[in-house]
Amino acid sequence: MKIDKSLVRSIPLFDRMSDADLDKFLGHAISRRVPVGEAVFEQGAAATHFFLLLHGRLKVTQVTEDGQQIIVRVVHPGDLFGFAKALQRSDYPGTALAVAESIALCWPTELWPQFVDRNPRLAVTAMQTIGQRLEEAHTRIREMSTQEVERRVAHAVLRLANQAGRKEGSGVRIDFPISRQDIAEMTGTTLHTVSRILSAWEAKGLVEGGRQKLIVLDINGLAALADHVKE
Amino acid sequence: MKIDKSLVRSIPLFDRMSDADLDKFLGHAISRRVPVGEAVFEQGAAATHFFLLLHGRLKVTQVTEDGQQIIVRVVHPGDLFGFAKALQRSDYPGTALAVAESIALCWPTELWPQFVDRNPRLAVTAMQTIGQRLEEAHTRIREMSTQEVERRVAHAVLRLANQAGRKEGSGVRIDFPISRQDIAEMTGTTLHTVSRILSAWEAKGLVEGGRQKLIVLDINGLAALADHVKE
DNA sequence: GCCAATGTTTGCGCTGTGTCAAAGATGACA
DNA sequence: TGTCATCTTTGACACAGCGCAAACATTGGC
Repeated sequence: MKIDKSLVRSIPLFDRMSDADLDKFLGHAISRRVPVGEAVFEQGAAATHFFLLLHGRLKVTQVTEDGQQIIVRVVHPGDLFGFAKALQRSDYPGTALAVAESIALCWPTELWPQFVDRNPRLAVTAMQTIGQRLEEAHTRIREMSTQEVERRVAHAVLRLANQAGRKEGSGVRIDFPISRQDIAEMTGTTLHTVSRILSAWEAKGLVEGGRQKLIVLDINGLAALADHVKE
Repeated sequence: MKIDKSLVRSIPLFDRMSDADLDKFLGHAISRRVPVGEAVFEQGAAATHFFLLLHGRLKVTQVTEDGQQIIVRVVHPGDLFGFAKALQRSDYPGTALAVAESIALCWPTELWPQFVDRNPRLAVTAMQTIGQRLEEAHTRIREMSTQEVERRVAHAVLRLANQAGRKEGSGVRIDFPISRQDIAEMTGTTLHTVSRILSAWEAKGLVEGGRQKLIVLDINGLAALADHVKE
C-alpha cells in the first residue's frame, strides 16, 4: 500500500530525519487497515510492534481488575502509539480500539533501538512527545482533583473539539462516533451524569447532541463554563 | 562538596555510562543544600537547571489558577527531577519543595543535549524513566476515576510506605514529615476526610498517626482495604 | 514554662453524583 | 418495513464526602 510520506514528515518525530533514513524507516513498515470495533492491540498482549496512525481514530482503554473501563486517550492521525517496548514494558498497558475506519503503520519493536542508534535526535524528540503526554496526564489529574464533573466534561469536550473537530453548519462536530459512556470514561463519571449535563447544555444552546454524536455550537460559552469559577 | 559516586551509579540513568563520561558529567554538577521549606525551583520559573536528588525528600506541587494545590509527586533520593527543558518546556510546571533537609545535584539544562549526543543510551534510559512516570500518572487517573476516597488513600499510603518507609518498632514509618493536608493533595480529597479515614484506621489498629507523622502497623490489612472490593 | 503558630480531630448539614429503574430514540439488518 | 440491539434520557432516592466551624493537640520560640 502506498504510504503518504508528507503526512509522516509532518510528525515532530520525523521532521528532522534525513530523506534516506526516512525511506529506510518506512521501508520496514507494514500498513494495516483496521475496521471499526477492531483492536490494533489488546491490554496485556506482548508488545511486538509500535505504530503510527495515518488515518482514522482510536481510543486507548484500560480495564481495572474489577471490570471498570477508562479511556486513557484518543489517538489521532499522525500520533505515534503502542510505544510500550520503548518504555521498557514487555506488554501493552491498554487496548487500542478503532472507533473509525483506520489505517496504521506498524513496525516490529526490535527496530526501535536501531532507528534510535542511527538517528540520535529521534530519541530526543520521542522523549519530548512522551513529555507532552505526561503533562496531559497531570492536567487530567489536576482537573479530577479540583474540579467538579461539569467543568471536567467541559474541558474534555473542548479538547475533543480542538483535536477532532470538523466544522459543520454553525458549530464544530466531533469527527468520530462518541457515546456518553465514552465521555464518562474520559472524565471519571457515569454516563447518566454526562447525559444530564449534555441535556442541560443543549437546553442552553451550547451543544447539539445525538446518538454517538456531539456538535459544539458555542465554544466560548463552553470555555467560560470550563474556566470560570462557578458563581 | 564530595559527591557520592556509587549513589549516582545506582540510578538507572547512569548505570551504563562509562566511568570517564560519568566523571565528566559530575564535573559539571553543582551540589546544593536545600533546607526544609525551601524550594529547589518554583512553578513557572525559567527552567535553567535539571537536578538529581542525592539526599532528603521533596514534594512537587502545582497550584491551579483558582489557588488549589495538588502534590504531583514525591521525589526520593536517586530520582532525577526538574526535567522540564529536556521535555521541550521552557519553564518548570511545578514547584519542588524540600520537606526534609536535602542535597541535590544541579546541571545547567544546556548540557542535556551534549550529554545525550555523547551518550545515546542516555536518551533511551531517560525515556524509560519518563515512561514509568507516565504509567504512574495513569495509575493515579485510573484510581481517581474508579475508586472511592478510602481506597485511594490506602493506595497512596502503601506507596509511601514502599518508597519512603523505615522500619520502626512493629510498623513502618513514613520517613519524612507528612500532614493530612499532604495526603489529601495526593489523593484529590480534603484534609478533613483524610483525618477521618486515618482515625478510623487507627481505631482498627491499621496505622498509628500523629502530628506530621504516619506509621503503618498492618501493611496487609491496608493492602486488603486497597485491593478488596468493599463488602 | 508560657504563647503563638501550625496541624489535627470531630460534629453537622448540605448537595453533587452515583445507583437503580424504566421508558424513549435511533440505527442496523433481515 | 419490522425487529432488535444499542444508546440516550429522565426520575427517584440515597449517601459519600465536602464545606463550615469550633475545639483540641503538638511543637518551637522566647
